[in-house]
Amino acid sequence: MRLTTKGRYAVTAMLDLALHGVEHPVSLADISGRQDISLSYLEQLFAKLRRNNLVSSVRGPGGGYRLSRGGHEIFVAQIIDAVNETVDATGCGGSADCQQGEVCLTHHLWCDLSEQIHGFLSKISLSNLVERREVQTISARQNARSHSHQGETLALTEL
Amino acid sequence: MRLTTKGRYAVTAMLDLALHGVEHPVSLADISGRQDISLSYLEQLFAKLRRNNLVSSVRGPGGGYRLSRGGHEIFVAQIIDAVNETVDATGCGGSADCQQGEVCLTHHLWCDLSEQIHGFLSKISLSNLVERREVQTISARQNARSHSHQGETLALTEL
DNA sequence: TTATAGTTGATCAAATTAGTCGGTTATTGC
DNA sequence: GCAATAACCGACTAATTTGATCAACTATAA
Repeated sequence: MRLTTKGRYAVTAMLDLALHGVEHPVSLADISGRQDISLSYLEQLFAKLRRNNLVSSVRGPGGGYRLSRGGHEIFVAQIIDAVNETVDATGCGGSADCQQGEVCLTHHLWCDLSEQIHGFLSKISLSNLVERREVQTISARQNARSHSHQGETLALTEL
Repeated sequence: MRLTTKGRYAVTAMLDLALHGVEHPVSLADISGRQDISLSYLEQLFAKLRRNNLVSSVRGPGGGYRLSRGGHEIFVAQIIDAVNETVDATGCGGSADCQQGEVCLTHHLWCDLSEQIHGFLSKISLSNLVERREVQTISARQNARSHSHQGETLALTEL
């Protein structure tokens, strides 16, 4: 079981897409600016998201990424699976040969836990997240921030 | 959120204690033999388990470790917390300053997930595990194996 | 007094994570 | 056609974590 910045970044970036990519594709540079994730790192993550058919890309100026289907059809578990390979909590990857070809003492416990986590994250879609009030609030804050950043050069020349 | 061999080893070792340490303390060498965990590594893990008051130790010959309290009062979540520092799924460790002092877009999602995992593992005690049929079966297999390896010095003291 | 077994600390190889860099391809608008 | 844009790709790196080893020490039972 791995849940690190990698998976968190991926979900955050996908949520950013769901919030801003309704009409036109969103560039990784935009996501990078809003979510404070390194552009090069985003490229790596989106390569995997693309291979897993979660996003589609548009090249050239004005291009970027968009969700490959509606936000209500994309679930957090799928995003984490895409970048993390697995959300499995067992050591044997479910193959039940943890101790010299046989199951170890705690194998079933980790199976149950994996099922629990996966069940939880499989029920949460991007649309579910978008609808949440906190997400709306934070997103509004981020938009304000990125706008004020763009105007920063202007503000300086005014002084 | 980290759940790796470390946490799994710790829970497995504690379950071994619950199974074998009812009457007399169990040495790490015994656990190492039964569960295929390196002795030196077990020492590290048990140092943490001891600091967290999950086990008590008895030095000298015939010594070893025993559970610090009944198996029904020790929960899987406590064991993993003890060796892994945290079962938290957020990047900020719950302090809600993930993005330049403010909460990031997915903060609440990771909070919910943490709660979910912790809730699940907090309800499972060592006694719960001991009672499970698969655990009984696997334990019996392990005893058979270690007896055939070591002879029957243990069998006499157990009678 | 000797063997046992916990205790501590230093160290280490391998793996993984997070991130960088440089270059390439495709596409758009001028 | 050409320049700007932005996806795409692969190699590479630094830092961290994991899993493990080793050596030295202390307490204790027989």
